[in-house]
Amino acid sequence: MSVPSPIIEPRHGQRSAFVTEHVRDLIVSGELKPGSRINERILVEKLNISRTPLREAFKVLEGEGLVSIRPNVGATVVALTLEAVEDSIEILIGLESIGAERAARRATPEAIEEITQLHERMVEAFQSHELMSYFHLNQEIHQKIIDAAQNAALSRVYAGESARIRRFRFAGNNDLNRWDRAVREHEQILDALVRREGPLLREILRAHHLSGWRAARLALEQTPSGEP
Amino acid sequence: MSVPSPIIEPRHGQRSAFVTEHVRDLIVSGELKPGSRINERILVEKLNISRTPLREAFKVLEGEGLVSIRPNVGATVVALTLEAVEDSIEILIGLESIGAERAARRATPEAIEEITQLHERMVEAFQSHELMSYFHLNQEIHQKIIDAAQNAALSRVYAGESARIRRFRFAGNNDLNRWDRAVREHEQILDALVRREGPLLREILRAHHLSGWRAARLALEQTPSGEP
DNA sequence: GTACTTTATTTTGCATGCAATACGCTCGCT
DNA sequence: AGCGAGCGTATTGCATGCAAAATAAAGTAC
Repeated sequence: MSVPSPIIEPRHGQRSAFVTEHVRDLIVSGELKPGSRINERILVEKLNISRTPLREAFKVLEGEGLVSIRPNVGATVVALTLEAVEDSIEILIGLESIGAERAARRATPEAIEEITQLHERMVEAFQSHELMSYFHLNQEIHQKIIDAAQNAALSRVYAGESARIRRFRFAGNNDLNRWDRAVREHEQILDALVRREGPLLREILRAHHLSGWRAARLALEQTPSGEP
Repeated sequence: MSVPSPIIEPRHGQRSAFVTEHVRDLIVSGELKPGSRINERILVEKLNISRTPLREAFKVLEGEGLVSIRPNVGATVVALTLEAVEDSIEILIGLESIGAERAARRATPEAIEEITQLHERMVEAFQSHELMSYFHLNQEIHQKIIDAAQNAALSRVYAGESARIRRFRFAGNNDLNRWDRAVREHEQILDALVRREGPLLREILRAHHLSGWRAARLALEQTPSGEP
C-alpha cells in the first residue's frame, strides 16, 4: 500500500500537522522500513515542504514511539520486536479491563447507540469483505468503548498505545476463519455492553484480544523479518 | 521554587533536549502558569537560544500533555482540573496493579536490591526532613517497581502519565502525619515485594495511592484556583 | 591486502528572515 | 458610553543559510 504524494499544499499553520500525519502513514504502511534511518532531504523533496515542519513531525512521532531520534544522527524508524508488541498488548488488555467495568456503569445511551451503529457498519464491511474498512471500524469500536468509560487519561493513553502497534494487529485479519470469529466475539462484546455487565465485558474483551493477538502473532512469525 | 537560567550553553545537538527539560521544569514548578499562553520571544531571550529548538520542545511537551498547541496561536500551558488528575491517578493505580503482580513474579534480585537501597535513602530523607529529595526518591521507587515487571510498554506509559501529574501529587506531602504514614506504607510495599506476594503488593499500592491522593486533593482544594 | 589516518562530502542542528495570521488599538458610528 | 470596522503591531509558521557533527572516501603505513 502506497501513500500518495501531496498535490495540494496544506494551508499555513497546518504544514507541521500535515507532515506528521503523512510520515506516520509512511511508517505504519511500511513504506519507511523499521530500523532504517529517515533522510530528511529526501522526504522534504517528496513532500515539498521545508525541513522545519518535518523535524517537528519527528519530535511528535518520537513521542508516539514510532521513531527514535539520536542527536546528530537523526530519526530512525523504530523496529518493534514481537515481544515489545506483546508488552503493549498486555497493557492494552489491562487498560480495557479498567475501561470495561467503568464503561458498563457510565456509558451514556448515546454512546451505546453510537457503538451499536459502528458495530452494524463493521458487520456490513465484513459481509462485503472490505477488510480495510472493517479494520478501521473495529479499532474505532474499541476506542469508543474506552471513551464511554469517561476517563480522559484512559482514552488518551489507550489511543496512543493502540496507534503504536496498529500495523501489527492488522496481520491477524488475513485468515477468514479468524475474521468470522472476531465478528462473533464483537457481537458478544456489544451484547455485554448493552446489558451493562461489566465483569463479563471485561472477560470477553480480554479473550478477544488474546485470540486476536495469537492469530496476528502466527501470521507475523511466518514472515522471515518478523515485520508486518 | 525558581528554575535557574542557563549559564553554560548546552552542546551542539542537545539544545532541543535541554530546552525541553527546562520548559518542562518551568511548567511543573508553576513558574509558567496553567492556562497561560507561552510567549516564544520571552522564553527565547531567557534561555538564550533560538526559536527552532523551543518550538521543537513545545511539540514534545504537547505529546506529554503539558502544553497544548493551537495553530497560529502557539503553546498554552495545560490547566488540569482535579477531575482530570483523578482520572490519571486511576490509570496509574490500574497500571501499578498490572505491574505489581508481574513485578512480584519477575523482579530480579538486583532490582529488588536497588529498590531496597532507594527505600533506605528515602527513609533517611524523611528523617532529615528533606522533602524534595524524599519526593523524588518516592517517585523513583514506584517507577522502579514498575520497571521490575519488565514490560517496556508499561514502563513507558507509567513514566509518561506519572510525569504529567507530578506537581499535583507533591501537594499531599505537606502534612507531617501524612508523610509519616506514607513512609510506613512504603515499608509494607517493600516487604510485600521482597516476599514476592503479588496480590498483597497490588492491594497495598492501591491503598497507598488512594490515601496519598486523598491528602493531595485536600491540600489542593484549599487553594482557591485549584492549582498547586 | 588490511588497518588506520586524514580529507571530502553529506547530513543534521540551530539561527535567522520573511510571510501569514492573530491581537490590540484607534476611530467612527449609533 | 457602547459597539464594530479598519488599521498597525506583535506573534506565530515556515523556508533558508550556515555551522557542527557524522559518514564516506581516499590515502598511507605496515
